[in-house]
Amino acid sequence: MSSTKELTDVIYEWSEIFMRRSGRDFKHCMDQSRLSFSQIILLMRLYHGGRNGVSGIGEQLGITNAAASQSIDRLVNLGLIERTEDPEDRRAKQLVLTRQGQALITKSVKARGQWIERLTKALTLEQQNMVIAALDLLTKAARKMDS
Amino acid sequence: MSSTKELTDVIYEWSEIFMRRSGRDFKHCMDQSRLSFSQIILLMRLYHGGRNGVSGIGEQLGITNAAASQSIDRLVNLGLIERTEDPEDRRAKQLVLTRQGQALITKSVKARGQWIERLTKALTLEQQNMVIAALDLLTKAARKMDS
DNA sequence: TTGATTAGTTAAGCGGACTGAAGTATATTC
DNA sequence: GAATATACTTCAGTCCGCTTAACTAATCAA
Repeated sequence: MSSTKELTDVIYEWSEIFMRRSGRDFKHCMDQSRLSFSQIILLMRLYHGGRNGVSGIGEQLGITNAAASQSIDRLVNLGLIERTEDPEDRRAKQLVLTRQGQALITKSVKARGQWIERLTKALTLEQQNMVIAALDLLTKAARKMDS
Repeated sequence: MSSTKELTDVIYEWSEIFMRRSGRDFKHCMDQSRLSFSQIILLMRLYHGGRNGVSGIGEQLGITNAAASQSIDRLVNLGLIERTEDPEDRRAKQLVLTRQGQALITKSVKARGQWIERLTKALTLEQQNMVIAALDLLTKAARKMDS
């Protein structure tokens, strides 16, 4: 089986569909929460527990400290982030999502999940099991690759 | 097999990983192209051949005609969109991606594809075939659902 | 303890993305 | 053919996100 060719094609088509869907999902999330793209990205970084200082965030997002500080300030005022002084180093701030901030991200993850779930449920049981197995494999591969 | 429970869990985890990846991809695309999120969304709409007039775009994006017109204007000046008069109705404009505009979108789709491809290539051949089959099923299901 | 470094904030200013309102040109309707 | 509707553009004004530069406060190193 010329598996390589097929693999590339199938993945390309899936990517195209998923890319489009991602765009819609993000847009929807932005409209609902009245947040900008970069604010959502910022929340997602915190959600996944990256470096949690102001400059750490800025660095990850490719913006200056000043920009990060201002953006964070808005999110704090919206009650989505908690900003406390780091007891170990009183210059630094510790940034954590509030319950509300976490809810916002999980909600959009769930919304996307529901879309895939709807797709999957349209399949036969056998096919469903294959999809589950495949996504599980991909998830594990992605985790391994990121770490 | 309590397939429903597993399905939801597996999909949720996959969504989380993919959501995060999507964010990064979009960010990367924005940084590279120096475009905003909404400009990329606009290009993607055209790429997938939705309604291609100014007000159609605005409606799909949930913004006013004025905003759509201005945004399109910038993209035309950047050489990413071609805006011509509709011969059928001279009030209307026909909007089409230029070669450069298309390239921009396909490039980001490909970038995402390469990520999945890398994930997949880390699997055994048997597993790869399963992933191909599963993504193919999902792609078809998504196409059916959208239409 | 003084000087340099690091973490973060604040201020001024720029451009992008949006809105509502007004304007132009074409189509439709009666 | 006059009134109305439609497709789009332009304008004035607002907010957001970014930048650089100047600042405060805490830490580190000699």
